[in-house]
Amino acid sequence: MKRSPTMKDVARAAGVSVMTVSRAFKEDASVGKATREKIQKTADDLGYVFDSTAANLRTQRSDFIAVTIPSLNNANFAATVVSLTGRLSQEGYQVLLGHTNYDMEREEELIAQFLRRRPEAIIVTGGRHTDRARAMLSGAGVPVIETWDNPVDPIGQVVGFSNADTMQLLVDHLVSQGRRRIAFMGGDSESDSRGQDRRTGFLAAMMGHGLQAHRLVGSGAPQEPMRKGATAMGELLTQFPDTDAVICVSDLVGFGALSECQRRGIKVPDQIALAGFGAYDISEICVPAMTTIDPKPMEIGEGAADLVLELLRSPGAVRNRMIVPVL
Amino acid sequence: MKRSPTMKDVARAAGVSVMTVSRAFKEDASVGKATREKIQKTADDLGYVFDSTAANLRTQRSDFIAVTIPSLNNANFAATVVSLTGRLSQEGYQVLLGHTNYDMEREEELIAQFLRRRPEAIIVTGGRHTDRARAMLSGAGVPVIETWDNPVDPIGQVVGFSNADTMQLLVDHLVSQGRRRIAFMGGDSESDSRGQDRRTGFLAAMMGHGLQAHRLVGSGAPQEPMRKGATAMGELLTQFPDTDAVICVSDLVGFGALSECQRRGIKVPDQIALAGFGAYDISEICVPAMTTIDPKPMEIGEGAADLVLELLRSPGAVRNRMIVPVL
DNA sequence: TGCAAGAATGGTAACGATCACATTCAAGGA
DNA sequence: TCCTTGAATGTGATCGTTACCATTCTTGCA
Repeated sequence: MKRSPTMKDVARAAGVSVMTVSRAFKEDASVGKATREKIQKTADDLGYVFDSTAANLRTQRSDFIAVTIPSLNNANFAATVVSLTGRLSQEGYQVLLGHTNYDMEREEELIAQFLRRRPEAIIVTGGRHTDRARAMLSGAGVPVIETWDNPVDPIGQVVGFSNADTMQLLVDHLVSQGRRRIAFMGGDSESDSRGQDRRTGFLAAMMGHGLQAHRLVGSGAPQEPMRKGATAMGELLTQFPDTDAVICVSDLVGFGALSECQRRGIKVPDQIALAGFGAYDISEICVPAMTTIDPKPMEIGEGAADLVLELLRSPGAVRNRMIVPVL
Repeated sequence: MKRSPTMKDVARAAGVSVMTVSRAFKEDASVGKATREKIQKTADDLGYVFDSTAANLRTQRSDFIAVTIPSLNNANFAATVVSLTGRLSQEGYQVLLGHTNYDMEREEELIAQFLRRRPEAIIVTGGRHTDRARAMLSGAGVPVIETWDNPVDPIGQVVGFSNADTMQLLVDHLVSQGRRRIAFMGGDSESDSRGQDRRTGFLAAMMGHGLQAHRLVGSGAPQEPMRKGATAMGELLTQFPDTDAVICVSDLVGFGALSECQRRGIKVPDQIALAGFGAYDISEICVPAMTTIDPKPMEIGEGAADLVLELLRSPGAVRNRMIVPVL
């Protein structure tokens, strides 16, 4: 396999200097029209492909924005990444995406790897990080944005919301519908801090209403939420048969719970009301539709992208962006 | 903001040459134990972060593997990427992921951008590409792998399966259960060639059984499949009320259809049987569970990763890998 | 004791682009 | 006519790392 052609080769073939070739590839550079056209043609003929690596080294700009999310297999994180990528790629940035599998150690590794690529900003899913990860992010010398959460001690900027607070909306809603014996499903997984926050928020909201909040069942790690929701619903029915409403850590867990009710002939919402979190498509389509909270994942993505772009333009700017999830 | 330290700074601070610092960061290089430790410590103190960009330029290896998928918001493509990434990151490669939104033009752009980063291999979702995209891939000088499909005219290697053939399994299954008036939902979207292939496969399979295959309803573009499945089910019931089974282009469309049946009080599977494609979690959890085809997305990812690694070791090897989806 | 062999380290050039600073040349105004 | 001005192009240095080759220092064995 022969070496791929460089600007030097193009320059020689086109009878100009390397610098002129370089300029011919920049939109706004001053190059004669005829010269530029000849260079374009020569480049095409030779099969020349611009080498970003070299350009990045020289210009000290990578055009990379590093992004980490807990899981690729999650429609909401995916939606955030999609809107984020849309905005940033329009501005000429390349998103470097990694997923942590809800593992802080893995996140740390990923961040270390990403930093070696000299990204111009880093967007992580907020919440908790290892000490070393925090240190790396703080010391990176580029904008750091935490999303999907409202961290107690933010590293840089935040585009997110309080997962705990959203539960107030759901509890209020259920209480207004006459439900009192409300259970919470999920939020027990060490690795999903946002789920834990929702559970905490549930407890606080129940307390605010003067209601007992002892009806708690775990649904385990965030993988296979539907299956785990179904299992958890079985446990819930055994442990707390008098439950009249269940708030689930996510719609997917909630759908699993719904399916279990259907299998057992339990009428939803007559006997038990179900609510979820995330406004996944399924919560709207399933029968009956499920009450849920919309965390507006696209807005998180757009907000984070806008914030990055702003920070890259004027590094001083400090502007957090809180998303207000809706019922 | 001050310039971040380089090997030169570390070398000066540690009282050694740059070359020794470079070696200290390579596992297998010959550096004295004490020297290496001192360098590590100095680097940590200075907050030195290795710069891959420079290393990549010098070594002419990027450690990037470019991957494009149609959509991030799809559990199956995501699963492929997850298993792919797992394997490749173990071997020290970085996955450069991009999504095309089922748009060939966007795919072409993405490929062009990726090639500028000098990836060591490219993994795309198979099927159709623009002419320019094909040309870029062929001329890239690195392994090219098409996945999730069985292209008529492959560019490089293939790790996939025939979407059309899988429909034979479903039709056989439904026919063996006594269904004859079988409809197909979806596969009408220009942008989803795999869906089109399934529809084609359905037609062929029906013909093989001597059955009429005129019961076809579209479900539109692959976005919001559940909602579209629900709508399409409504149309199907109006146009072909005697239908006794529906094969849906995906489980998600299928679930939308199921939900519409539930809303209308149609008994599934007594009145109408539903089948999908993709073995999404929902097909197992929903009530009743849905017959589906498992395209084994993780195996596609692993297969593609293994193939890449093999091709990078011995560029001559030609070994396609067909996945056999199961009912 | 002497010397070969290997381990440890250093110096220099290069990877492929761009920046900063010439240089050339044509056009227009005094 | 001469000089200013700006567009078009070229030259050399440089970004941060590693390949290649040279050199120094140990160490072991004849």
